[in-house]
Amino acid sequence: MTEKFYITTAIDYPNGIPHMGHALEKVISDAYNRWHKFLGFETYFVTGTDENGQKLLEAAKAAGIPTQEYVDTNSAKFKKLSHDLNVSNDDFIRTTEKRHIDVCNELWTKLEKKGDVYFGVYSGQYCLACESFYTETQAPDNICPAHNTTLVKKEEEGYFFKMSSYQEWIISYIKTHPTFIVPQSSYNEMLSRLEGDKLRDLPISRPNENWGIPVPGNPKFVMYTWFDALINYYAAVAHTDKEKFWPASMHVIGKDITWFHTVIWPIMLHAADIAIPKQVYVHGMILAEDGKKMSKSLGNVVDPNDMLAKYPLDSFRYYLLRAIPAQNDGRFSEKELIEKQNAELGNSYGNLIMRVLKLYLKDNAPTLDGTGVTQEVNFDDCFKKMKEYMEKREHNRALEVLWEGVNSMNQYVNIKEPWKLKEDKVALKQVVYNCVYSIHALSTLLSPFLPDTALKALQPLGVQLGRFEDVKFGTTTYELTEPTPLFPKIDLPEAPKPEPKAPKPPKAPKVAKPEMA
RNA sequence: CGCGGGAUGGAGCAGUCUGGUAGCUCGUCGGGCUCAUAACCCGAAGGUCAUAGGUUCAAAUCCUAUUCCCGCAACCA
Repeated sequence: MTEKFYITTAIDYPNGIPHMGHALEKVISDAYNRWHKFLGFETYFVTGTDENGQKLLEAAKAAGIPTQEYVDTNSAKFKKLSHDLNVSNDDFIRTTEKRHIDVCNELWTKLEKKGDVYFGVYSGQYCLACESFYTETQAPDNICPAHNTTLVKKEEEGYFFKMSSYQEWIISYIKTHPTFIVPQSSYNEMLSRLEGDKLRDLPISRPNENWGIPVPGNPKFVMYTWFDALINYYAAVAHTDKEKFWPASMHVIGKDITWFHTVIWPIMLHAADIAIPKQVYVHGMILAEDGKKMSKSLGNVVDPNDMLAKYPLDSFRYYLLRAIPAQNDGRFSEKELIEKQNAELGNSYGNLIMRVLKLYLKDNAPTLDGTGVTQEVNFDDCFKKMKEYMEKREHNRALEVLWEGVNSMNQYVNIKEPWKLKEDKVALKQVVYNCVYSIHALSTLLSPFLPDTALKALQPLGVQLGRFEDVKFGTTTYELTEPTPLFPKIDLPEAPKPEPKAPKPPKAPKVAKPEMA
């Protein structure tokens, strides 16, 4: 029996165009999905859109478009982003689909029968402008944080989820599953919040305004969108031949929805006697280059589609996976993207392929077999370390380790000086075979992260992409062909350089001369 | 005292849990090589590890206090 791996991204709220955070989340999830497939897992990968929110109704109205049409158009944009990013999702679920609604109804009914969903009256402080309630912690002075107006007391009927009865359970669950929430900082935060505050029952319905999933048996209400949205992960596989993938192995989400995924969602499932997902991995936020959050009002938003239009896909993917810390926030810098692509993808990795192949093809037959060659390089350890980092959800470190391998090969070439071995075919083959093998191995290890690049890199070696275990030293025969640069250099945009770089000041002699007047 | 994250050579980061010569990438400077995408390799300069106290034989790391930045509450992962 092959091990299963089911991974999901958060489903996106299609009330605008996709931004950088969406791109990051897709690419990270894709890398983990491909990695597990690479390791031999049977994988399943779902992403989608969250389409039932009240805000979508308003956004559509504002745009003067029928809600369904508005949602369809925007959902398609998210779908397209995944496609453009070469994301390997198996399914794309939309919460307006019947299969989702059916499972939501089923779950709701089950919880209601059990008494965990009940009808009651919500009483709280309400902002007329926002049309929403605020808790004491959100608005300690009884002033709406958004509109700066005084909140009024309001009572509203609706349905509640009895979360309060599961506080002990969720605390003990988290404590007994130390890798349920990754990274550690998120784990600690959730646990301390749970141990510090009392859980309240949650309002889970809104008045029905003709948009959303009607509450079973009471169509005057619809489910609060976050309640139905979470269910998508389960709905995507429930009652199908994919059900064997449940529980999910890894939910990939952003910081802001950690509470929903690590507290509310497990409680919902537990209450309904459904297995709990194995892990919630919280990625950091992509901040703008100035270190602040990207936001439309600040005007520092970078559109992922622009990046895809400007740069090679894999350069963009590499940047997101390598330069944005896996366990922390990172800032997005186009300059750094270019530098990483030039230095690491182009100079170190791409150029390694060029220098080795061109050298050999210059005056040798293209067939390179491994007979009589001694293995001098080996990437088993590299693979092992990458595996460890991926298990810890530190994909940026995994890539770092891979590049240590790349760098070691450039060193190897410099030390062996194969260009001096033109006359000694045996010695030349010895060096070049080791190098070609290394390109084979390294590119194979790269394939879950940059699938296109790996394919292109292996092409001039005349071998297929396979699993790492299948990359055998000595027995593989390579049919070399002329390589083309994988990552042509990108010029840095004419940075408004601090021009006063006028006549370089005369180098002061290292050993300072006695003070000259 | 709302909660949380952060402050480390010019830039971006690791190291902090489990104290013990401060590390990586880029940039800068010098050298080497010439197979290669003016690429590659070696070496060097550059840091009072935010500040002030404390614990210790020893603190970036542990404790206390302070300052500054950022996120969580309106578009927004």
